[in-house]
Amino acid sequence: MKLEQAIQSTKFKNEAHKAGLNILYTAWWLKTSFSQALKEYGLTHEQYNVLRILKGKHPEQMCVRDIACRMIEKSSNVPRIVDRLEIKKLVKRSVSSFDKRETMIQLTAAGLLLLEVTTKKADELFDSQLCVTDEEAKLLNELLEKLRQKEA
Amino acid sequence: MKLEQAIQSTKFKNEAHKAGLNILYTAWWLKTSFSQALKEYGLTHEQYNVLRILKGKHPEQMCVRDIACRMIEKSSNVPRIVDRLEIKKLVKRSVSSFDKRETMIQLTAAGLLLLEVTTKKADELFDSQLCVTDEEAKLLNELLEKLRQKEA
DNA sequence: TACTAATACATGTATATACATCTAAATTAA
DNA sequence: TTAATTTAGATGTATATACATGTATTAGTA
Repeated sequence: MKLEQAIQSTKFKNEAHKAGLNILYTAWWLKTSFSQALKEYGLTHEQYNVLRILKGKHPEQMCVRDIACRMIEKSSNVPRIVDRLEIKKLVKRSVSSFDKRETMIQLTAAGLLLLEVTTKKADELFDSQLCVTDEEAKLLNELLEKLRQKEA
Repeated sequence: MKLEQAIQSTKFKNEAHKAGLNILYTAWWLKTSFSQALKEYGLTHEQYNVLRILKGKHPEQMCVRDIACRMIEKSSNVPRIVDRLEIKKLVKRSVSSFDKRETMIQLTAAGLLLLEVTTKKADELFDSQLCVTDEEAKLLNELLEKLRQKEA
């Protein structure tokens, strides 16, 4: 669907402005389809993201700060997301022995299992929903990184 | 900044998968800089979006449903955003005379004035932050719309 | 006309975002 | 070694997201 239809708007200040809105709209669409797919497993996409990050170090633990700096949305409140995962017994918390200020998080067996199932679903979704060739995706990545070049 | 640095992750399933994450990250970055710029005016980017939509019809009124279908994030709870704008006297509500179920929303003079100031700021931000040429932006728009072609 | 269904939007709930504040622990400086 | 600063993360608040439910009004049907 064209952006014009999606947000019922036809005039944009310029192409770059339109691209900004197009990125925001595409991100919303992606997040929505993704959340939809995770719903039957009782996970939100942020919870899934945290589980994925933990998997990267599994069976080692990670502290909250290390998880936070790997999140897509940097302003995510990781302690609170971990609260919800802990209630569902998908992760466990423990105090770091190196630095008692740090809380170490680790996937449980249940968390690892759920992650494997949902990762399969998530990957299938991405493969089937994102209609771009490998070259197009590469180009898209380059354009997005160029667009962000003034990033603080 | 490369996506790899931004989310401290180097291996992606494929280029399309990476593009998905890149879009999500870029959208977060955009939203954040945008919200930052609006902050000194006490507006959130959703509130700004509603004001902009209302401007499109001003001085006519719009019903909640018409605003909702123009929102970038379709799951936005428009009545609640309008609540906050109404408290700040930036819009006013009235019951439609055609259909008493409909709530009509209209910009106030204060809302229109604030919108003019913030629009200038927002446009400057987009122009200065989005580092793409007109051709690149056009290409980006085409790629995003191709990527979304399986949209429901 | 009365009954049913659909529509518009308000409202409730759980989670998340964005950001400020608080507490404990570690680091640095006096 | 104490005092001041920084850091980690828990917690509080306002707003938003995502979705379910409630209420009034309109439209459609028997």
